[in-house]
Amino acid sequence: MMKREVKASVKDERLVQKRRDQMIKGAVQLFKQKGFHRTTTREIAKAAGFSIGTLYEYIRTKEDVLYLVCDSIYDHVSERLQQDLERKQGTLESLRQGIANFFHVMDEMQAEVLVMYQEVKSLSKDALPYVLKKEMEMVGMFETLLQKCIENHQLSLTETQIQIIAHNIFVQGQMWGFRRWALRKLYTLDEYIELQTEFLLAGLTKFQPKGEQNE
Amino acid sequence: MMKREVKASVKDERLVQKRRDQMIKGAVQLFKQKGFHRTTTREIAKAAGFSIGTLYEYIRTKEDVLYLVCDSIYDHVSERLQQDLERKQGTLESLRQGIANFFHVMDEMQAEVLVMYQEVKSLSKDALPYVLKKEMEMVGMFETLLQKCIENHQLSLTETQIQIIAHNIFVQGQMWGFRRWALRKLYTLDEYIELQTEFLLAGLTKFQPKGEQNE
Amino acid sequence: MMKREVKASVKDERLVQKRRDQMIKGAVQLFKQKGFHRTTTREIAKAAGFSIGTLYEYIRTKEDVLYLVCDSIYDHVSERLQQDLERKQGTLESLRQGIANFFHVMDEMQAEVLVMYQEVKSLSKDALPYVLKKEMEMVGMFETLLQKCIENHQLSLTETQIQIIAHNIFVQGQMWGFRRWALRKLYTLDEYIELQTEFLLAGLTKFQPKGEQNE
Amino acid sequence: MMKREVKASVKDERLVQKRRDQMIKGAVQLFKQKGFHRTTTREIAKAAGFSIGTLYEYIRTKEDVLYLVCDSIYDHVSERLQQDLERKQGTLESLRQGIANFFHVMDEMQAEVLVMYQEVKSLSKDALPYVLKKEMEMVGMFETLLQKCIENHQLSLTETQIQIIAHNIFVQGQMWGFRRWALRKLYTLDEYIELQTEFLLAGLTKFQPKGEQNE
DNA sequence: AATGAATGAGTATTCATTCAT
DNA sequence: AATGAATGAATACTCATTCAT
Repeated sequence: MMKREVKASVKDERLVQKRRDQMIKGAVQLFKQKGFHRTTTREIAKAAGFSIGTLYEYIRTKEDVLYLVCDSIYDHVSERLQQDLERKQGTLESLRQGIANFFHVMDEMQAEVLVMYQEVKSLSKDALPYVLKKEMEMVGMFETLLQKCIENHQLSLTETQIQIIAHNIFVQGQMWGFRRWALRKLYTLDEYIELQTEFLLAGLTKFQPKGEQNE
Repeated sequence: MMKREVKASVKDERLVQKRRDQMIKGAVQLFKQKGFHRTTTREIAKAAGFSIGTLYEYIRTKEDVLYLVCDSIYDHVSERLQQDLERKQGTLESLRQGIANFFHVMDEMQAEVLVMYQEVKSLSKDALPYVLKKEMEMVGMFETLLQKCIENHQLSLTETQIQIIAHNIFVQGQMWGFRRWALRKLYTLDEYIELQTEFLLAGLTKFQPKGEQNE
Repeated sequence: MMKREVKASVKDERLVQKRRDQMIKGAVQLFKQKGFHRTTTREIAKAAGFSIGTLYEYIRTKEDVLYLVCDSIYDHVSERLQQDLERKQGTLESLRQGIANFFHVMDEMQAEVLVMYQEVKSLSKDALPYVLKKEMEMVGMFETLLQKCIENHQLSLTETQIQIIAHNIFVQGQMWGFRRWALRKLYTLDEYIELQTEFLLAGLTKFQPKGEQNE
Repeated sequence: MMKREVKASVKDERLVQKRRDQMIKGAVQLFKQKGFHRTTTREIAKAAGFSIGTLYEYIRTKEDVLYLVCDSIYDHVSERLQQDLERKQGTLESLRQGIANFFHVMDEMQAEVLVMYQEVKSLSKDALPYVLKKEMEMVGMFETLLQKCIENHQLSLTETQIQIIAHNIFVQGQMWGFRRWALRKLYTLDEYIELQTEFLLAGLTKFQPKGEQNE
């Protein structure tokens, strides 16, 4: 997908990438602790390992940092999920794996994802669409996963059902990230994955019009 | 539940309540539009219909306003849900009704709920627990609803299953509020409720160890 | 003339006037020494005797201070000149007096006038017209003075001649303010006034179409 | 006149001159539009066609650019005026020509002259005298022109009168540049020249102690 | 000689909070 | 109880200047 351009004064593309990586890394840590608004640009520069002047050689406004952070988080998550899509597919087992994988990513990147969800609103009307589009793409990955199962006659679902289930998987993954504080008292991550997957598949197969559900 | 005390200089309790209601009403509108951080205390005072000096007669810090707003939103939602709990219960039909009702509330209060979720992090370590507790209470309502069904032999679930399902219902409700921008393109609210409930009940009844699922 | 409004947060008009007077007084001193651009808003606030926060209760931007300063200078000069217009008129003697008076004002307010001329360019497109209009008004005063002499048959000039002479008087007055560094080495203020007036009247009377010039 | 030295790191004198010419050309354009303070060194470098690093090989500080610009403007104007001095002289006609010529130069270089007058104050105490000296030289040219007329018995003036008239010519020329916004509404440049010259000569000849004025 | 990345002091402006009236 | 003027710490962003390559 075409990215929103964040203008840098520095020309050397490789350097821009390097400095921005430093910047994002530092910013995520800070945003986790204090949120976007309570983090100052000087803190970001310092955490990134360079001066405030240098920071502004690579961005135009503080909001650019937020956009860069959001963009990078999505890229990380997407990349991880993409791998699942490329493996053996169309089996309920691969669906289970995909879900489990996603939940694990959400657990690992909990802080980042939390940051993103609480700060996207601070993105300008300009940057927001790019971020939302990315999110749709991720939901799309689960739709594809389900589609493959249908093509492989493991499931039988309408288009509408596919969409809502993909959404649900996505949201339940985020839920672990968001509400870990509550859920952890009840389950470990693996128990949570087990339960959610089981419940999901229970519903899924129950959805099916006719008899031959597997298992 | 015992509320966290927000200190006021003014003694007249009735007046305090009245002024705070004005304050919350104004603040919610502003937070919806610009978020907590971009809203100034002067704007809040103005929207509430009094001066900045007066505002500070009823709160200690800006964050108090946020707490008051969050608290008030929960109260509204809770109140609405409470009504369902008091009606005829223990039937799957009443569960359906409870879910539908919750989703409708989430739709109506979408902006408020969104505000709350994006700003809770800004609450001090002091206020946060009170808000999270409220949230647990709301999940608890769905647990109760499910419990009633079990007692009434309409469902058969383990404690663990009850908890996760209550969480799921709660999160799916919020999901409509949060992700309405995406979901609306696919479904109306009623279609969404219908789909989610059907899917939920499908899974729910499939969960049941043995035969006699109703319907 | 209708003034350009400079918005203040403070309502009490009397207080606004008082604070702005303090502000202008301080700012003029600073602008004299270091110019508009090299003067910081904090310095202006300090020189005015209040805090930076208070400064911004009475203006919107730094440029507002410059506008206020320019406006105030014109008001001072205009007021002084206005007095001449109201005295006995229509004689060459009153014209001489008016010129002398203006040159004296320019000498006294040399610093202020210098400030104004070197900084007007920094005024936004918004404020500039108001300042230029004031200047035209001042030139207009000399036109009136000349007109009176004509009506009184002391002079005989075309409209075009009136205009250019009024301009010349005005500019020669400013010239003393601007170029005092050079002129002072040659003449005292009174000598300068004497010379310029004599030369002016020499030309003026020479302009006259017919014979009987005075002297 | 000995120029104030502006230190360059580069040794090749020819190159220094070339680069500085580029620099001045670019800077004048920028100063016209935005003034000295609002123009950045990067913009100057870019307008000159080289990098910020290179800029600083040819100057020490930003103020050096301003000095160079002022110096160059004076050189241009002086050069143009010098030509008049070398032609047939001592006649009132040549004086008229000299004035007209100067006014035309002021019209053509209006922007540059305006820049200079509004920014000289920004020159350090170090550079200012050099610029003021140049100005005195230009006034001196008119004194010479008048002197020639006296030697040629076309005029009869005291030293003091010569000085003030030279000043007046100079200032009236600048006046056209400075106040063109107002004067243009009343006269074309040629009308203005005609009027001012006529008026000047009227006064001039009136100054004369006794009879034999020409024309 | 030329480049342009790095620096950080400097600046206008905002805004939560206080307090005298 | 209500007001709103005063405060000043805090903060995003700029830009002249340096220096390693």
